Amino acid sequence: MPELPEVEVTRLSFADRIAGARILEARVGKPLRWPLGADPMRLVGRHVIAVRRRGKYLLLDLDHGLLLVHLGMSGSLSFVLQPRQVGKHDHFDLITSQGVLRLNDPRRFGAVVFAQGEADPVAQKLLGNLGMEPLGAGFDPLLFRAGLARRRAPIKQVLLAGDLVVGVGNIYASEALFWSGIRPTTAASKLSRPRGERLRGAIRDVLARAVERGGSTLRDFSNAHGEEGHFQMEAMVYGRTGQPCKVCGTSIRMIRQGQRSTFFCPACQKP
DNA sequence: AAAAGCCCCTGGATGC
DNA sequence: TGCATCCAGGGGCTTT
Repeated sequence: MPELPEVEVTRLSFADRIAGARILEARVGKPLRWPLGADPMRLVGRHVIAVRRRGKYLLLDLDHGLLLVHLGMSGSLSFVLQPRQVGKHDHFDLITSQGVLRLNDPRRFGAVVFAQGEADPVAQKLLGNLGMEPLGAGFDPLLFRAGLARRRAPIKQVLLAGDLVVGVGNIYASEALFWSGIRPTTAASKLSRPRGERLRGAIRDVLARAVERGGSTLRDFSNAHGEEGHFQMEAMVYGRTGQPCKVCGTSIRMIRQGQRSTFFCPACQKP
């Protein structure tokens, strides 16, 4: 579910309220993608200093150590003073002096992992190969161009791989390619310099806009207050198979790339 | 090195 | 409270 905008919206929705909280208890439910990697008892008494984001990971900085949280395909976090009964898909609770952070994740592709710090091999394994952050100053044109040049795979799949630029998932890859007029099947290495730059700009614009709109809620995403996102209403191609392109009226097409659906306008997006 | 497939898991929608 | 099939926001691992 969650791509960069949904993760960032989640972060913004509880970071200030959990900052400074003392951990009273950690509860682990059914197995997630990876084990916590520490006895939950060891977290008790530590404080949550801040919540950062790297790609689609949330990083909860503790005084001594950090928790890496990934939402997988179906995960969402809530942060409330008085949580409900533990539900069928509530698989992690961080009970703090300022509220309970709860991970609900039906498919359990998500994870909460403890690491000593970002340099800890446990963290490096997850974060070490991540590409550039698309929002902010680090999204370098030259590095982006160089990264495209060395990949012969279809541009859509290069974006999804996350080792060149992070945070672009299945929705926003299709959307960014629409806005830059690029066919998703085009080999990354074949993109001209101006088209690459247009794509870089479109990635930034689409992701930033999606954050403003609270992310996309397709089925079960909501931020830590339980509020849904609205960007899906603005999708130009994602999920619009057979519907007319909002720009030219041509029927939107869906294809499969690497076991994922890709949507594009055959008229607006050139090979 | 890079690319392509497979797989983890649950649930909702659709078709018969 | 029918049953089979397909699909879903991710990404690590294995094989070419």
